[in-house]
This record gives sequence, C-alpha cells and structure tokens, in this order.
Amino acid sequence: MNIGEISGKSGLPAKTIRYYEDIGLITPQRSENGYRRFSDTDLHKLTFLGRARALGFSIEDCRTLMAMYEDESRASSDVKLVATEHLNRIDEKIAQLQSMRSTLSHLVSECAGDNRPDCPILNDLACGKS
Amino acid sequence: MNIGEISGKSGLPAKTIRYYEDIGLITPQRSENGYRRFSDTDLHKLTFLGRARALGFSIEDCRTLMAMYEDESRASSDVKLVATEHLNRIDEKIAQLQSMRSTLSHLVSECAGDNRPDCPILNDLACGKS
DNA sequence: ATAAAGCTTCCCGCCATGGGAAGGTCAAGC
DNA sequence: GCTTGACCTTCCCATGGCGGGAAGCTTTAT
Repeated sequence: MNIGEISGKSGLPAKTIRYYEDIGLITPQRSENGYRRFSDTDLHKLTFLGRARALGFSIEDCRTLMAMYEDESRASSDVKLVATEHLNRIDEKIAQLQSMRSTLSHLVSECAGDNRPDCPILNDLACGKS
Repeated sequence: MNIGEISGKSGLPAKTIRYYEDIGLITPQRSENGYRRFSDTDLHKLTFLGRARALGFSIEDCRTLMAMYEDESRASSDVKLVATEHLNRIDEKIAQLQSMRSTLSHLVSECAGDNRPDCPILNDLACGKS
C-alpha cells in the first residue's frame, strides 16, 4: 500500500501519517523508488491511533497506549489509569467551558442587541460589572 | 508604571503584555531608559483583555471587542453577534468533549483494572468493539 | 510523448504564549 | 564607589498536531 491508499483506508490525512512516522509511532518500509510501503499491521496501528485521537488522547498518550497494546503482559489497571487521567482532564475542560458558557450566556441574554450603543457585555468586560 | 507593576495589577504575565504590544493590542509609551511606561488607560485595556480572554474569546475577537468598546457609536447588536458566535463555538466544544467523555467513561467502567492483561479499552481502540 | 496524479523532502505557519540567554538599568546596602 | 540583586530590554526557540505549499521525483493514463 502506498500512502494514498492507506490514507483512504485509515481515514487519516497523508500529512498526518508522515508525521506519525516522523515521531516514531509507525515505521513503514520503503519501496525501491523511495515510496513508503505500508503493511496491514501499519493500517491496524493507524486505525488504533485514529480512534485514540478521536477520544482526545494526546500523541504521547497514544504512544503509551500502543506500547501497552503490544505488550501482552501489561496489566489492565495500567491502561485504566491512563484512561482515567484523560477522563479527568476532559471533565476539567468541560467544567471550564461550562463556566465560560454560563457567564457568557447570561451576558448575551442581557444585551438588547439593537441599534443603541449601550451594551452590558462590554460593560462587564470593562468594569467587571454586568 | 513599569511592566512588573502593571503585570501585578492586571494579573497578566509580563510576557503576555509584551506580546499584546507586539500584535498591536496596546501601545504603551517608553521612558528615556527604554522601559515601557504604562498609563491607567493601558491598565484598563489589559484588564479588559484579561477578562475577555478568560471568557475564551480569541485574540482577534478581543481586538474586535476592544475596538467596539472604544467606538461609542457601534450598535449593541454588533457586540452581541460576536458574543453569540463565540457562545456557539463553546457549545460545540462542550458537545464534542461530552461525546468523548461518554465513550471513554463507558470504556473505563468496563475495564476491570486488575493485574490481568485483558482490557476492553485497548480492545475498543484496536477493533472498534467494546 | 506528454500530461496528470501521486509520491518525496523541506520549510514555514498556526495560536497564545513560556523559557531562557545576553545584556542594559536602577535602588539598596557596605 | 562598588557590588549585589531585582528589574527591564530584545532575541530566538519551543510547545501540539498538524496544514499549506514549493521543488522535484515516479508512475500511470492518454
């Protein structure tokens, strides 16, 4: 498989696949013409990476998870720890965004949104008062 | 005011304040020795920027909002539009994170987290099956 | 034969800073 | 006066995870 084909099958852009090789997540072989030649194992790894990234895991987490996946002797508790930490980070981000959302939606609802210049959103940003 | 003092008062790191000058959000004067000299107006602007950033507005949004704040004749509907668009982006992000959270917390709850190697989290990443 | 598609490497850009080096300036203490 | 330390300056590099695009190969289709 050349990069275009595996890009289609894995759903990852060619740029991303080259990047993953650069940082050592995959190590495809090379054909005589210098083209990357991907195996089914590579496809499997890229699919794994795509799914992990879709769940928001960082590249370094992905590296760890892939290593665990290939290490038959790791304990499931190790995997669970990585996933739980990531889950906590997600919860923190959600809380942060919801806090923003709460303040902002309050301000938006207070703003008349008409042709007059007076605006509680700007007033709040300027003075901390809504 | 030197940069250290206004940094303390505004709550923004000196690095950030220099960056904001670089990109033209503020234009502090200079003393004879080359030090930046900040006025109360600068402090006011930085406080405005800090609050807007805390609400998640991008730098470009902040630039727009500051311009609107200084333009006495703008309509509040203009401000409301910027804020509403930002609110929508926040809602999208929250939805994305909650979708991740949902999948991930399900996987975590299925994982025994013991010394055995079998792990539904990795199985899902590898095969798309939980 | 030629054009188009696909592949390669390389380098720059994003966003909003943070870290740190090399060097000028100022206030306090001896 | 001299030193020490705190403060300031500019400059360049790094982050994460790629995307865009140039310059130049190879392969494929017409």
